[in-house]
This record gives sequence, C-alpha cells and structure tokens, in this order.
Amino acid sequence: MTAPPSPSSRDKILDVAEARFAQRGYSGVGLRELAEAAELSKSSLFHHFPSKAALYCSVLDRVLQRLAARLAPAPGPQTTAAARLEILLDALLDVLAEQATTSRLLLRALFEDDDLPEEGLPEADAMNATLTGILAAVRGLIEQGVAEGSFRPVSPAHTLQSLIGITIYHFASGDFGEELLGQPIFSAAAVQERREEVKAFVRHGLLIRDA
Amino acid sequence: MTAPPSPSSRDKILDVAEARFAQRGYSGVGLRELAEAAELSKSSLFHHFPSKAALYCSVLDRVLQRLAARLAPAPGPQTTAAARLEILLDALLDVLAEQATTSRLLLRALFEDDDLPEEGLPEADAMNATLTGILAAVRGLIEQGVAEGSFRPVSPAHTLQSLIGITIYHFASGDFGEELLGQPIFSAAAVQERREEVKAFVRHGLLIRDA
DNA sequence: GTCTATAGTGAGATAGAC
DNA sequence: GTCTATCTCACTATAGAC
Repeated sequence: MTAPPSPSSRDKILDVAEARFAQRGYSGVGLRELAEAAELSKSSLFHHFPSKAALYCSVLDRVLQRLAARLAPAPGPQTTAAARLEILLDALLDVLAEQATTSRLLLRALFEDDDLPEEGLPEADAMNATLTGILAAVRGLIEQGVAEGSFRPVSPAHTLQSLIGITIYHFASGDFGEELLGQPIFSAAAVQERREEVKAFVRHGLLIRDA
Repeated sequence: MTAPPSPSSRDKILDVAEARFAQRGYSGVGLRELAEAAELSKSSLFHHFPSKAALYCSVLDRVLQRLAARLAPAPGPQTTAAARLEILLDALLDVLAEQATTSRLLLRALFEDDDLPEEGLPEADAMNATLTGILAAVRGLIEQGVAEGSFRPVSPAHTLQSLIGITIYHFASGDFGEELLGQPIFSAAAVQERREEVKAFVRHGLLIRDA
C-alpha cells in the first residue's frame, strides 16, 4: 500500500506513450520517439512490452480502466433513470475534462478499427472486455429510462452512439474546437459551458416533457 | 461537358487514396500501397502531386467540396430555422450514408490537428477555406433559430459541436458501430433508423416545445 | 506521363554483453 | 533491466531514361 515516489519505467513508458498516441495516433508515433521521451533506449521498450501493438493496447486499456473506475460508483437501477443519467454525464464529463488524452484515445479506439496490424493480442482482448462492460452499463441505463417511460422510446444503440458523439468528440476536437469556441476547450470556463450545454441538450432530447 | 468514360490517373489516385486514408489515416498508409492500388509506379504519384501531404490535403478538399455542394442548395434565412434544420440534416445524412469514406475523413480532419508534418501547403489552405464556409452556414442557421425564438437559447458553437458528434461520428464508427447496432451501419435499414433517431433527438433537444 | 534505379532515412524488432 | 550493435524492411523523395 506504500505509494512509490517515482514511477516505474513501465509506468513512465505508458505515460509518454499515452500522450504521443493520443496526439498522433498509432502509426504516427515511432518507438524511437517514445524511447527518448521515456529516457530509455529503444531496446528497453521491448523488455516491458512485447511489441508496439501490445504497448498501444496497454495504453488504451489503462485509459478504459480509469474511465470504468470513475463511472462505476454511479447508482444502480433503484434510482430513476433520469437521475442516473445526470450523474453519469457529470462523471463522464469530469473524466474527459481532466486529461486531454482520454477523449482522443477513446475516439481513436472507437472509430479506428484495424489500426493495429496484429490481431488476437491478449492486451487487445483485455481492452475490449473493459470497453464492453462500460457500454453495457450505459445501455442498461437507457433501456431502464425507456422502460420506465421517463425517456422517449429511443433506440438504445443509437442513443449510445449519440451520447458518445456529443461527449467524447468535443473534447477530442483539439485546435478545431478551440477555434470554434474562441477559447481553450479544457479551460474551466469552457468545460463548465460544455457541461451545461450537453446536459441541457440531452435532457431535452431524451426525457419525456411532462414526466 | 463530355463525360470521360475512364477516370484520369489523377482521379484514380485520389479515389484509392481516399479509401486508404479514410481507413488507416495519413501515417498509416504508404505511397507504395497507393501506387499499387492505382496501378502506377510510386514515382508516378509525384508527377501528379508534389508530396504525400499535398495528396492528403487534396483528398480532404475533394471530400469537403462534395459536402459543400450537397449542403448548398438548402434554403436561406427566409425559411424558418426549424425547416432549414430538417433539410440540412437530411442532406448531411444523405452524404454521409452514401460514401463510407466521407465521415471518417471528416472526423480525422476535425480532430487530428497536426497530423501533417508540413504546414503552409496551398492545398491545406484551400481545404480550410472550404471547411470554414460550411461551418459558417450551419452556425448561421443555429443563430437564426435562437434569434427567432424557435430554438432554445443554446451556444451556437457548442451546438455545432454536438451536431458534428451526433452525425459524423456515428457513420465513422465502423466495426464498433456495427457491433453495437447488430447490423451494418450503411445498410438501408440502419441509415433510415439513424436518420429518424438523429432528427428526433435534435428536434427535441433544440426546438422550443410549443413553438 | 510513366518507368527503373536509387538515394537517404527511419521504422520495428532481435542478439547478446553487462 | 538496460545497453550497443545490428538486421531487415519500408518509407518519402529524386534522377534521369524513354
């Protein structure tokens, strides 16, 4: 339970890889660059990770684990779906606003199918299992809302896609988003604006008017 | 005005480049692969485009031009914002559903800031100008709706981001989206579902209830 | 306008000493 | 666990013949 004051080499590699992969993607980052940023030789990377693809999956899995841990404390079906949705959105927006790398890596993981040359990596399976768990929870929430009659009779799958698009894409939009908003998207003011806009849009878009 | 029966080499390169770049991004595609798919030698690519970056920008610009051409016939401010929004969404969803490459390239263009090594390319400037025009039109529509009082008092910039996320991300989500929906996202049925879900979500999320 | 040949660089990955 | 040295291959780009 003692907290190590300096991160292990493995963690340091994961940190620099997360930053670089988030910005330029899997193919856009070379192991040489990662080794230099982690203050190691290229060969040492292969001691900690069997391949570049495995390292990338480990980075994605760590991001998903962080996300799952932050979304997990949300209340279960004994609470109304509307209340659960508010709490979920707040928690999700908190996580996305904290680290700029999160949204970009999530977006890449969701829409870049075959970015990885190899398949069947154990790291990839772990990553997919984590992702599946998160999605199942959110989908369950939507289904509860529809069943309760507090949500419009939406398609859970499509609504899940819409929520992903509204939340994750925005925080991944980088310079473009900043230019559109006229301020850095991770500034406290911009995050607060986004939170209110998203929650209002989703409330109006999803909830039955006079519940 | 005579339509050439077979595409020029330049168009053939653009076609294969569009498909490959959409799937694996700028860094993920090599010129060797493009040359083989276009049935040319690597060197011949450089006769038509000065560099890989310029080719990528040309691909993006062509996509944006197609998009702009399809969104342009929409009616101007003399029509109500609600009606204009319906027409815009229909046209946008039509374009996105027609070619799977469109949404992926648009998404990459919007969130991958510095994917390109070089800056100041004339092709990049043309691309940005086209994009700016499209966005200004949609933003104007939102501002009209708010000014008319038919839309909630939303932030135009944030609403624009939300619309991008809801429409473009979904059609870019590939295998993940297909698994979520349980059917190919470009099938006629899935496209029709998406259209109705998006339009309903946006109507409820944006319009004043009893206008 | 297309080709062959090649330059020059960097990629991912391995061997083996320490 | 980290290193140097090296392998093999692919990359973008150029030169110059046809």
